[in-house]
Amino acid sequence: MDKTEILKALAHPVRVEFLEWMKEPERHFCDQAHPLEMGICASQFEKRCGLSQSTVSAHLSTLEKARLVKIDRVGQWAFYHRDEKTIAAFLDDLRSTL
Amino acid sequence: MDKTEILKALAHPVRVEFLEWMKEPERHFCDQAHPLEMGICASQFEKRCGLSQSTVSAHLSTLEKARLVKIDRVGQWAFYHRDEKTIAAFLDDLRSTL
DNA sequence: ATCCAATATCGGAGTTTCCCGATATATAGA
DNA sequence: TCTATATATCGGGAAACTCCGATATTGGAT
Repeated sequence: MDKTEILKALAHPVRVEFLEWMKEPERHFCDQAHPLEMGICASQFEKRCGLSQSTVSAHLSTLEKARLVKIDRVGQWAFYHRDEKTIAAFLDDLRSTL
Repeated sequence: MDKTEILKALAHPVRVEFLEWMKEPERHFCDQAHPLEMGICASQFEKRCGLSQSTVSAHLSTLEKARLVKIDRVGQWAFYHRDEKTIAAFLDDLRSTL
């Protein structure tokens, strides 16, 4: 759990927004073809944030490197979901050290 | 309380370190000439982080713009201390939204 | 094999951040 | 007034970040 890397990952509002969207998938991604239990497809974020496909892919990659999300690759899709363990550990650490 | 601005301010380890140091002044700034209750002099950070005076001043300014610290100017000195209200509000917000 | 769809990666332009030394400002003291 | 100290601000170079379109890769379908 690299606190600095996580804080840098959170230093862009789009990435924070992605994490918040993933907290309530049924609310933000109700039109996804695949079941939400599998995670959220990369293209779903693209549709909602107005950024290009490559930019969205880079943001998701940043979140993954910080271990804030996990990826399940199924076929040609990448399903993203929050890594609640890292997020909780980070929040606990921040609360106690900051 | 601008969450994005705060997260950007926290996205540099030196600034996080400054905040953590200020949490325990008697531990980290025991050699300060002025009473610690007044806050921490800018030069105290300079001594401990190995960065130049202007760089330290800029980091402290970033923390202040994000309202994570407050400044008391007395004579030629600037005494910094944590703004616990903003910090607590930020942590609460982060815990509930992230 | 070929085509299409989803995602990742590359290359580059523009912006922001980070750091420094130099200079400005403001106060204190002789 | 002159000097020393503390901090802020300026200017610029280097590095990192952000974004895009183009291209590569991967897997599914025909």
